[in-house]
Amino acid sequence: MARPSQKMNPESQVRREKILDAAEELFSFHGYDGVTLRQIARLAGVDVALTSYYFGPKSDLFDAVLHRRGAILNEARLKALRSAQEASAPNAPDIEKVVEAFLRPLEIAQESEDKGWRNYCALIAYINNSPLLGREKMGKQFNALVSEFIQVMTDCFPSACPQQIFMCYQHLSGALSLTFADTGRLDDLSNGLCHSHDFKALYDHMIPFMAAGFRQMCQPK
Amino acid sequence: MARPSQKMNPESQVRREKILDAAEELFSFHGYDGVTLRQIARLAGVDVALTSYYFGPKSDLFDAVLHRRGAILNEARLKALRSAQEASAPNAPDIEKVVEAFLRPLEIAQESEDKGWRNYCALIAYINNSPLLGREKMGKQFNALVSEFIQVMTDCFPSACPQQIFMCYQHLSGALSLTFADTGRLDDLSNGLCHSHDFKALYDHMIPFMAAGFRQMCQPK
DNA sequence: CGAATAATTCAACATTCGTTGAATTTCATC
DNA sequence: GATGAAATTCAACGAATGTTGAATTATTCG
Repeated sequence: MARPSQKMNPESQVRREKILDAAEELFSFHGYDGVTLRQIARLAGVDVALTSYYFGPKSDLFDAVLHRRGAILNEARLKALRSAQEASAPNAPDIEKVVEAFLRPLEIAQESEDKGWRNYCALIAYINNSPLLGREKMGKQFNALVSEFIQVMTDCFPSACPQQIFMCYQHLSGALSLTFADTGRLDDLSNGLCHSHDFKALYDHMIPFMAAGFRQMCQPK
Repeated sequence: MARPSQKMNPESQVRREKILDAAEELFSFHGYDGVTLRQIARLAGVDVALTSYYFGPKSDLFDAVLHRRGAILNEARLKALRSAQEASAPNAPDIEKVVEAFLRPLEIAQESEDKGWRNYCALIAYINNSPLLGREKMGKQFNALVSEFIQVMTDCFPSACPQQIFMCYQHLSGALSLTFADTGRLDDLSNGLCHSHDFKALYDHMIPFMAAGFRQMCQPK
């Protein structure tokens, strides 16, 4: 019933990660309620009881999945933001550079060889669009980072009214989520011309697309 | 076990709709697996067995929820598209008008007094971002309509390469989904300055925002 | 009214769920 | 090699799941 987190048998540490990987994959496809602890344990190759032993109740396992990569991403994205700021100091950076700092670390994650990143991102898409989970889980994990970005975006458009910035960000966040989800729907609609797993193409497209939207709504005419 | 659809007792017809309303509301909040038939029956005020009697298995009830309002929306949006085309004939309409025809019927639905429309839209957001359901369910319900829109968008930018149009549409679809979801997260990020249930403000913002994105990516410089 | 059909209720089914306490094995340290 | 703690397995719990067949009530129609 204990829940060790440090000083673990290295083989146990591996098992812990396998449980997180399995949970991440299954949750991202079927949502929280669509997955059973027994499915997770089977995919991870461990006994069911081990999931409770390491992570406690199912809800805590879910949160552990979110936190594992969320912390890493927040650090990378904040670093990218600071770099963009420094590159243009003392002026505010171009909005393209800010959007790029916001998005590019995510592209890198999704293009990574570790397929877990793609599952994690799909899970974020599911949560961000959930009326039940979106507000709380996204807030806890990303509010600090997002507020930093919105502050810099505000610096880019000193005369814009704040509501414009917030709504622009909302649209950016929504488009990003659908890229995260990677449902294959883009493949169908385009008859195979585009692919929802071609992350590089989608991010390359999203950055100038979103920057133009920001300018349209926040730039004095 | 029969599943009547016409020639029903009018009171039974009411009960049928109540089941659909309850299912719509609960599915939109908790997803497909997060809802039990017993919860739906309780909220609808009917016996559990009635859900199976009218709709068959749970998965068919889910599909019935999707189809009920989907058919209505498709008709309204196609009509709006044709109006935009006629208003500018023989030229292609402005991209703003096309985006507006795509979105405005949804705003009307979400602002409707029938709260069921908001639940339905939130359900669509959930499905659109689901790696499991997005491709099939969204395709079956909306592919015909979306293809019409993309055709007209292509007419707006005769020299654009098709991939640009498809990716622009994908971003529009993603942003729209997050507006559908109405999670309240926008309220938090903006410290109460904006509200995710202020649909009019969000659609008014989204239309020029997206139009600018389309122009940026599809318009010859 | 009476017979046939539709609508609804009731009870139960086999499964599966998350969780836990006890039993067992593994491992590090003396 | 014995001792104690950590790690893992096993078995089982009560509760809840979707679905169905039989029983009951309501409605329609001759």
